[in-house]
Order: sequence, then C-alpha cells, then structure tokens
Amino acid sequence: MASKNKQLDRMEILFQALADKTRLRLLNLMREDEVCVCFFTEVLNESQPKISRHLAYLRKSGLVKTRRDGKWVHYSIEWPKEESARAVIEDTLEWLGEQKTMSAEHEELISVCCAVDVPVTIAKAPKPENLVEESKPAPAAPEPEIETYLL
Amino acid sequence: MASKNKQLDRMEILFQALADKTRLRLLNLMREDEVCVCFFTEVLNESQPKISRHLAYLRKSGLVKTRRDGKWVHYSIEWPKEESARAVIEDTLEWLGEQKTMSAEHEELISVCCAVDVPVTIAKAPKPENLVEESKPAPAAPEPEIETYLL
DNA sequence: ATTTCATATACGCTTAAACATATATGCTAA
DNA sequence: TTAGCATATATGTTTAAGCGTATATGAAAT
Repeated sequence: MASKNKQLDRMEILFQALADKTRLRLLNLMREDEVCVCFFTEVLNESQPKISRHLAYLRKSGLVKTRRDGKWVHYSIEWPKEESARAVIEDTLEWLGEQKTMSAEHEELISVCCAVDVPVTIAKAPKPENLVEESKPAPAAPEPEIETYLL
Repeated sequence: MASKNKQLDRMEILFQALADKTRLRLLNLMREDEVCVCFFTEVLNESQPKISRHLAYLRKSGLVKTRRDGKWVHYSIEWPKEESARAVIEDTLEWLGEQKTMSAEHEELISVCCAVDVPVTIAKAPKPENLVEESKPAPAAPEPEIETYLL
C-alpha cells in the first residue's frame, strides 16, 4: 500500500478513517475540545472495547491525538497543516453538525459533563474545558500542530 | 449497515468511496468533465477490469453517473445537492489537484485526448468536450442534479 | 447472423477490518 | 503491595473489498 505518491497515500488513510459511522460520531463529539474516553462510551452508548478500538484506529491514522491525565485519556482532533486536508475535516464536521442525531449526541455530551447528577461511571472524570462554562462556537481552524500526522 | 440515521449512512458510503487511491485518481480525471472509460485505462495504466470495477463502485455509491454513447460509456461526477457534501468533494478535488502526480495525470488526459497521434486503443473514442479546445478552469460547483444519489 | 470492440461482471483468492468476549496494562488509592 | 478503576489489546469469527484471470453483455460493423 506504500506507493510513490505519499500525499495520495495520506488521502486514502484519511478517508478510510472517516469511512465508519462510529468514528464519525466520535469526531463529532471532539469537534471543539478534547474529550475523555469515558464520555464517549457514555454518550454513544457503545461497548468500551469498541470505542477504544475505533479511537486507536483514528490515532493510528493521525486524525486524533491523545493526552493522558492520570487514569484518564483525552482525545482531540489533530488538525493537519495543509489547508485542503483541514478543509475536508472542517466540512465533515459541519456536515455532521447539520444532522439531528449528531447534534443531539453533542448536546448530550455537554449535558452529561455538566449534569448535577452525574452517572456513576464518569462521576470523577475530568470534563472538557471548553464545554463546562458555555457551549462555545467551534474554533473552526485551530493552529496546525508541528507534528507528523496521518502515519 | 442500514441505521436510523440516513445522513450518517450516506456519509459513510461517501467516505468509503473516497477511501481508495484508484478511485481518487479516477475522480481526479473527472474533475471538470465526463470522461470515457477507455481514457481512464489509458491514462491510469491499469487493467480494464480494475478500472471498471472501481467505476462501478463509484456509481453504486452515487458519486458518479454514466452516459452511454454507442459502445462508449462516459463517467462524470454526480454533484450532491447538499452544500456540505458538495464541499467535501470540492475540497477533495482541490487537494488532488495540488499533487504533482495527480495534475500530471490530468495533463496526460488532455494531451492523450488531443494528440495528433492517438494510441490505437482509443483512436476513435469520443473526447471530453470541455477539454478538446482548451484546458478550462474547473467549474468549481456545477449545478446540483435533481436526482437520487449516494444510494 | 457473425464478428469485433468497449465495457461489465463472475470466480477464486487474499487481506483488512468489523464485532463480541476475554484479558492485559497502567495509574491511583488504600 | 494489593485492589480497583480507566483504558487498551488479544482472540476468534464474520464480512467487505481488493486483485488477476476469465467470461459475459451490448452496440456497431461486416
């Protein structure tokens, strides 16, 4: 699968990563801030190994990055440096945001994080920073990281 | 694979269609006009069944449409009506256009079509209209078709 | 009608990736 | 150090999709 054209390889890898409903739902939750794994399982209502596997897939494809915080691991979107790659991801997030189910899930992330009566499984989990005070508008195109990405 | 959320299903199908290098190369050649199958095989230098299978995949995913012209079949991009879906495809084409290999292949399509000494295999094939006189700039966002698409 | 050319599909095989269930890792707290 | 929680990975199975080779279709041309 490794060809002469690296860029084309990267496109393939990116689109493969986007070509799964669970992964799209995960990205939809990460649209504006990093999210702790336990929130993914809670909001998407999928098994923990399933979530973890798809997050690993996204990580290996370079689409997301992780930050460990004690027992917890936070996932966030790794924005590519090329404009056109970033544009694809932005459009994808926008398309997701237009869907009722997706914005409902995103709303639920916020309400679960900020709920007074938090579910036991995530009671002590650290909340996404940008979400706790107010549902901020998405930062659209955050500064690209200087970092290898997409393999 | 058929879920409650039709839109999400469609996204998955679209990205699956984009998640292959051969199909990306095919789309790159269709960026501005319909293209006859024989030109695909000639320019991409891939076997006829391989090209045909990938074109069938694109057709079934609703990303391209066909027009039969006697023995020849022309493929062209089927532009979705939703803005966000179209934006993804536009970004993808732009990203492809930025790549040396891809623009070289696109140039070769033009030169093959307009060559005085045309290869035997495609000598009588109908040429893409927008290409024969001059390599026009891409029409960016052609009028969306009123049509079912993406399954 | 038969041949020929352009395109599509079928077949057999191989690999990637999905899933559920089970188990391992890694950090924290006791 | 052990126990417990959060997360990751391994295993076994199933399905989708890639490939090359072979063959079928469908429209012209003979």
